[in-house]
Amino acid sequence: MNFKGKRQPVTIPRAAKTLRRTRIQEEKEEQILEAALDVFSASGFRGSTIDQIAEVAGMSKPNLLYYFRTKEAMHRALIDRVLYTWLEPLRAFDADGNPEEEIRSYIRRKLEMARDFPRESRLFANEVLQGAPHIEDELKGPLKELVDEKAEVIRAWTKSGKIVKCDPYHLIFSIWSTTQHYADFDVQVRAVLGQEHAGEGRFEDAARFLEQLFIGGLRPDRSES
Amino acid sequence: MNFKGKRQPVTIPRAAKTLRRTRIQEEKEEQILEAALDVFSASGFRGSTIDQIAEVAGMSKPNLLYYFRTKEAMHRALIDRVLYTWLEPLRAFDADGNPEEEIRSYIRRKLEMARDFPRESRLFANEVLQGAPHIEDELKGPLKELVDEKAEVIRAWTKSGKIVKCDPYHLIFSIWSTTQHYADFDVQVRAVLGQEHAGEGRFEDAARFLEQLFIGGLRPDRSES
DNA sequence: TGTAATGTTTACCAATCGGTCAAATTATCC
DNA sequence: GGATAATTTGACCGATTGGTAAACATTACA
Repeated sequence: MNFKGKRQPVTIPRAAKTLRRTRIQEEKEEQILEAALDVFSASGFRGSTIDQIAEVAGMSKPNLLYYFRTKEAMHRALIDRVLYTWLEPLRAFDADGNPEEEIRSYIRRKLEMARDFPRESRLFANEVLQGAPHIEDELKGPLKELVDEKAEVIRAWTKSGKIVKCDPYHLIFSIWSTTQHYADFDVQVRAVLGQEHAGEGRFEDAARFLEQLFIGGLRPDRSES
Repeated sequence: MNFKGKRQPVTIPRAAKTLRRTRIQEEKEEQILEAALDVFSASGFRGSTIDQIAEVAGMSKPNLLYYFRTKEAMHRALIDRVLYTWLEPLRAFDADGNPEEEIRSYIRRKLEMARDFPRESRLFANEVLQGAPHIEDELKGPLKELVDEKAEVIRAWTKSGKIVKCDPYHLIFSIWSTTQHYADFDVQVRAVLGQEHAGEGRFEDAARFLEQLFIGGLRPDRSES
């Protein structure tokens, strides 16, 4: 009989994928991560408390800590789950497609994500804004590699004259920032637009403006065409 | 003799402008706000502690609380001090100027601020990102009024055909987001650009790209000119 | 149906939080 | 130089923080 220490939480098996997880584990972890997304995205890591998350999740704090042993573990699980989805639009960027259409649909997809998944956007915004202490590796690794790859695609387009000659990295940054702005700075956008534009129509207006801006701004030079 | 309560902190007279402040008050409050900017901009309001600020400021916590009676008071003083400066570039937007040149210099000024005052940018970004609980009034009041005014200027430009017909509010949002991105998401920008572009040259590259994007994107339609 | 594993809860811990207090120190002004 | 006001500090407070211990309840499975 081994009485050393307390019973191990079930999240330990998570690492060893072969051990199967119970139905309750699936449900509760889902519940917790959903609540954690709510809280972390609204207050950042340091500003969030386990008690808040527990309350939103509708369970006791020790129960929550049974599934995720630390606050960091919860945050990490959340980041891991969300990061892949979040980069999906950029991954869909197609080298063989029509540049104008690719950029247009990338903008549209990013705007849809800002509208439909603002919490995910704010989760990353909070993290990056505060120095990305927990996702530095992801930024310098997978993210950079993906961007490098797509930047090469854009560079090829500029060289063949399909779009105007420009820095592909800053082009990507500008699409990120303009679209995510509508999730991350939502309250400011609402405040400035006022009640008369409070509806979801602002996303349509934003899409129209941004497509105009980027398509117009990237169209090959008149002098060369 | 009046022994009721402790002696009042000197920051009380701050409200009544007629009572003059001592040299020490000026210096210490400056020191504190400088430290507070460091800490608040890096961790947001909830994520920051008075102890952190006191340590950065190089004084004891009670001493700090002698000048600002609460954490909120410090944050408020900081917001008040920074907000005016922060909106200066937009205020400089001139209705009588040349549209192309006005937009170009607005972008440049905003980029310079992102480069030279990133903490101020992050202070607001943190605040807005977390729902703007402390600056809601400023957003709905002074900010909205200023933007409304400048949006009217831009609208006049679109109507007279000096720039392409577009939504002036979303134009302003897009300039804000693209420029502030280089302050707020600095670590991400650095991570993606990699060490080879780690120098301050990225601001020059960004300026070049953004001017190209906005000037190109806003140039009046070929079909109409 | 019994029992072992899994899941949940109450009570608690040390550390840190924002903030106070009174005493000690320093600056100011007559 | 002495009185007075302004400044600074160490000790402390109750509340909240992340996290633990162990008893208790439930579930899964033989």
